[in-house]
Amino acid sequence: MSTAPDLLFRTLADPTRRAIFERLCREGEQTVGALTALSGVSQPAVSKHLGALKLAGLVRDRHEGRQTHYSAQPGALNPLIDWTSQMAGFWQNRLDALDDLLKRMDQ
Amino acid sequence: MSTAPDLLFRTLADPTRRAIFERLCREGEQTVGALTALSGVSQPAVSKHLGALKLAGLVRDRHEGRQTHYSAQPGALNPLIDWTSQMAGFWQNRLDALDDLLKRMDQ
DNA sequence: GGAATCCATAACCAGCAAGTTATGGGTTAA
DNA sequence: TTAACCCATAACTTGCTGGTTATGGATTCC
Repeated sequence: MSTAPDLLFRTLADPTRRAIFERLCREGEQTVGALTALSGVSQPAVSKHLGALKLAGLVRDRHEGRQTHYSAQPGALNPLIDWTSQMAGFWQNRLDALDDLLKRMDQ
Repeated sequence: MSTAPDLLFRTLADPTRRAIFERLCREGEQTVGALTALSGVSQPAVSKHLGALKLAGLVRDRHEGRQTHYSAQPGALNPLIDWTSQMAGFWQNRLDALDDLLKRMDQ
């Protein structure tokens, strides 16, 4: 089945990487330099994280001169939403089944 | 800030661990033995995963004689839902702001 | 009581992933 | 053209984590 959530979970599991993504969501497009400034890690580390985010489809990059602008791609979160609601759905189904059972026993 | 999503993402990032959780969501309560049977890894590995899931609040355990039954605790997914909709919200806000800007420019 | 079963923990191993420094390519500025 | 800047990649180190086997405690069955 869908291996999509796997990449998303793995990519978002790292705190510094998720922080970068959150920042892009909050504040919109940012250059690598700007992201590095507040990330607490070195510039190559940030570049690697951005590469991972891009691989997961979570960000887009746009080259402009010698700087690269990154922006969040929130549609990529959809598989996460799907997965979560699916889990919640299974839960609900079993609740419903239990409910049915109880009703039948009640008769 | 909420460190809740962090533990959730980290815990759900591992495929076998997430598979165990999915199975508990789908099929309800299961013993360690039953989970081990289809997990593809050893019983101690499953126990460790269940420990991690429990630590994250994703499962509950119930002891009955010599076996332990585990069940999903889907409410624990709420921080994940919150985080996701927050990200989507930021995105939407920036879209709205852009929309406003365009409208003002249009006048 | 003794054997078998279920599970958790301990101890250990190997691989990966996130960090670092070093470097280089491309771009702007002097 | 040279210098400075921005970013990406390479090479390397290290710590964590997911896996294993070994073991033991608790429980059930004979």
